[in-house]
Amino acid sequence: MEIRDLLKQNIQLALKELGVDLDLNEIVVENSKDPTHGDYATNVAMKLARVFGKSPRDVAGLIVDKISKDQIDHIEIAGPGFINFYMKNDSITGIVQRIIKENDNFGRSAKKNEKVNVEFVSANPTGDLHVGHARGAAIGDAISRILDFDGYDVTREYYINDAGNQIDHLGESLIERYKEDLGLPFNLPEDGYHGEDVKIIAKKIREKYGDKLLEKDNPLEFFKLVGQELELEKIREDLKTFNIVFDVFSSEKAIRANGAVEKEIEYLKDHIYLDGGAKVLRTTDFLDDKDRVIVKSNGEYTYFMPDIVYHVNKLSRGFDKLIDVLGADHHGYINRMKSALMMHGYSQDVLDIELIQMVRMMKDGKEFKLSKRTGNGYTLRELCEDAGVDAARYFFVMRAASGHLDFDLDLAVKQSSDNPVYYAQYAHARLSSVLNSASDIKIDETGSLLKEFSELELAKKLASFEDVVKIASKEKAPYKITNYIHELAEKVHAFYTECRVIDRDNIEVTSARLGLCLASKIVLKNALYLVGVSAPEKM
RNA sequence: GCGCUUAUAGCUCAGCUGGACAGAGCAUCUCCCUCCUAAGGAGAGGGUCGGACGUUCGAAUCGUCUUAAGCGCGCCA
Repeated sequence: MEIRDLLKQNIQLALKELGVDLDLNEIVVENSKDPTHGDYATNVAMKLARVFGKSPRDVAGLIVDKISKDQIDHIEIAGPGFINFYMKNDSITGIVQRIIKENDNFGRSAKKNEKVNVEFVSANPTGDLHVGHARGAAIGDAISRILDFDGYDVTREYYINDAGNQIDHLGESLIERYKEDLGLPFNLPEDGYHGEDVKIIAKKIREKYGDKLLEKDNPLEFFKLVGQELELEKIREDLKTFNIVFDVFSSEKAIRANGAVEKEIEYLKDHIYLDGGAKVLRTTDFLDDKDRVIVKSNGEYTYFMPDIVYHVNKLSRGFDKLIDVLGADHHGYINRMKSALMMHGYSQDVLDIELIQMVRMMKDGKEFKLSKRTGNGYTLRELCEDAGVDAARYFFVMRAASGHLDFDLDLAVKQSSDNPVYYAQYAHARLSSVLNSASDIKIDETGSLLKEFSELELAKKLASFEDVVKIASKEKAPYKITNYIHELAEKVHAFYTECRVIDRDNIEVTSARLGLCLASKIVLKNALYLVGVSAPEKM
């Protein structure tokens, strides 16, 4: 058990003796920021001052008298009524043994038997992924990894909008580019895709399927289908280089098949009214501030309609929870979709929409938007080439998703300490290097000889990993992990500088420190894994 | 006009759901390699937490008002 949980339990027991029942999660025990405040501290005495009708310091005194002092060296009452715990070294360094034993699984929670579907990226297969998609991809995948680590059963899903206008535009544009490639007169549609990438795809289609495609019965359908396949293949490849693999690709077309949309409309009929020939869903009965058209007066569906079907479809596949990672411009969409799901009797919490704010690409202190090569937007592929996958993924998740992100390309490329990715990876490489240099020395896994300040600080940081994972999971906040990685790397570097590990004249201390190195290396690696960043042995 | 989001050091951001002097990293300055990776460490300066009022023993954190910025408010997707 983690020390903080142990302290909480002890406090709970002490309070019980004093006649106060308090839930465990109401008891806050925090890592003291300041070493002069002990290792851990709690504010319960101040919280309960009124209940006891005494001053916070007096209440603290009562609690301290009753508390079990097993692993505690001594306790101080400080400031307005904080209780500061000074732990015995053993109770702090004992974590080393557990980490080494659990290894890759340290920090992982037991299976919860809850199925979560995380939908992200879901870009239309009409062009390359750009940096906006890339941030969504990095965050969506990191959330998936964190939830998985926290014991959820996670499915990563990509929704392909292959039935909408966008695909029509793609097909039309491809036909024109195909004509161009054949040397025929061509005329790009105004709302088509004018970029170079479409030209390339058209060329590919011609190479693969020949010059007679325009003579087909329905060339548009053919170009739509083949074009989309090729675009999707490209997207999949790009995501793979970005270290992201989806479990499921769902197609809008497939979901619309077999009258699923019509059935859904029938199901929702009590919530639908007609307005000038259009069918409108009364979402205002639930969370929305406005009713939404689902079938236009010309009989076509709005985007919203098949999307309802899609979300219901996801839930019908047995997921307990859906998470959508979407661009921040979708926030009007949240209450709309939740309302529709509530019409099915689901709780509004069954769907969790994580909004991702814009990314601004910065170079030389100035924003840039375009790719140098194609004249289109800057793509994920180029970003991977320019910044590297590790740096890109780290940068995308290191800020709260709800905030705008300035991606400093100069910094991401820089191989120095200013670059947070290298700072963390370097810590890992250093530990590896030490362990390699001392591979002949037996490692003491008990942690019992550790006593230096920087050793204890590092051990405490290691112990808090499990908690950090839980919080990051609960809040769907991968940036909590990168913050932790940075703090842990700091403690590692401080330990490395203060404590020489390998000392052949003192094998006992050496092997104890090697144990700490190994434990730190494991935790650093596990944490980096959660955000999809590699942990190099050498740099 | 209504709604959502954001506002913390010169810059980019944390702040553990109300606690002990507001923290990092860049940038600036000073020190530290006879020794496991100096891609590192130690230290200094820098803040009326956008503003005002309120709740509280206690507010960057909660509430109201206000200012500024971004986004959303289609029978678009």
